[in-house]
Amino acid sequence: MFQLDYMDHSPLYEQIKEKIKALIISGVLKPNEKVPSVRELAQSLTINPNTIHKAYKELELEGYIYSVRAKGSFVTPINNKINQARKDDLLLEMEKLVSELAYMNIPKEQLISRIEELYGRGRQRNND
Amino acid sequence: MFQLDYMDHSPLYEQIKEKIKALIISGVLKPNEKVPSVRELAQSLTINPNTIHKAYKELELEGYIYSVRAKGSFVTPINNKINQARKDDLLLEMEKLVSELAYMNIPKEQLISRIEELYGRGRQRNND
DNA sequence: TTAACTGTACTATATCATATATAACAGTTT
DNA sequence: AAACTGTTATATATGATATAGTACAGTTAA
Repeated sequence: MFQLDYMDHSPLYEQIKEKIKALIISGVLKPNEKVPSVRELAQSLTINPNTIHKAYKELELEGYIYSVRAKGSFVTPINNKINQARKDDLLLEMEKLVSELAYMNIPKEQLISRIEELYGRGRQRNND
Repeated sequence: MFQLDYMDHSPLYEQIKEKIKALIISGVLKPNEKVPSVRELAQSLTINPNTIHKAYKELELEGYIYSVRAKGSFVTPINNKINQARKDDLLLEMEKLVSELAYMNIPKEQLISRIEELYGRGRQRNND
């Protein structure tokens, strides 16, 4: 499914979170699709199942997946209403980033055209 | 100068980095202006000088301040050429953020208008 | 010159986060 | 029944974080 980057010094469970999140955002993992089981992913990455579980638990808290006991974990269908706190966090984080990029004299046109591109990609969005 | 947020669970030295960086980016701290000494800031925040030093050391690595032995630490004047790696990091981080916001159906116009505002603020930038 | 200030560099210690190993429980599926 | 799910728990090891304390080297002002 993906590999861990051993040059990355962030915690394993954080890396796993980011990888799964990226697969969801990019549309590789579809809404309600099953993600690998805790033990299966642990085995394929050669790490401890508890570490996978920690990553999944946080992904669930942030609204990216939902887990059903004895069944598995699945991609949460998008819903505009939930997770307002998460949205606020992301927007705040983006404001800090943009302030920093502005401070470094990165032309704002560069940022805006990049945004247009990124929004252009996955236009087929739904609200299940 | 500023206070630490004890609801924030990130390491103290990270918080200090963020606070100082914010003061520099917002223009409160001007180029070549002195930042508090290691011991002075440690005392005013009631934390260990070693922790301040770690924060300053990283701020120096990232190019925000420079330290002169026996004199103090000072805000680095902006230079478009240095710190290309840092810029690349920030741009990559922004792309991840924007992808996530797009996935959450945040209208891109909202992001763009926010960027315009943030760029509008500190237009008086120089290249010393 | 002295005293007080700077950044920097150590050692030692305590605590918490991270990751592992291992085991078990409860429910589902075939 | 067997094999799979998520979940929970204990124990253990390691590294990051933070503190306390001391010291060195250079600067600045009295």
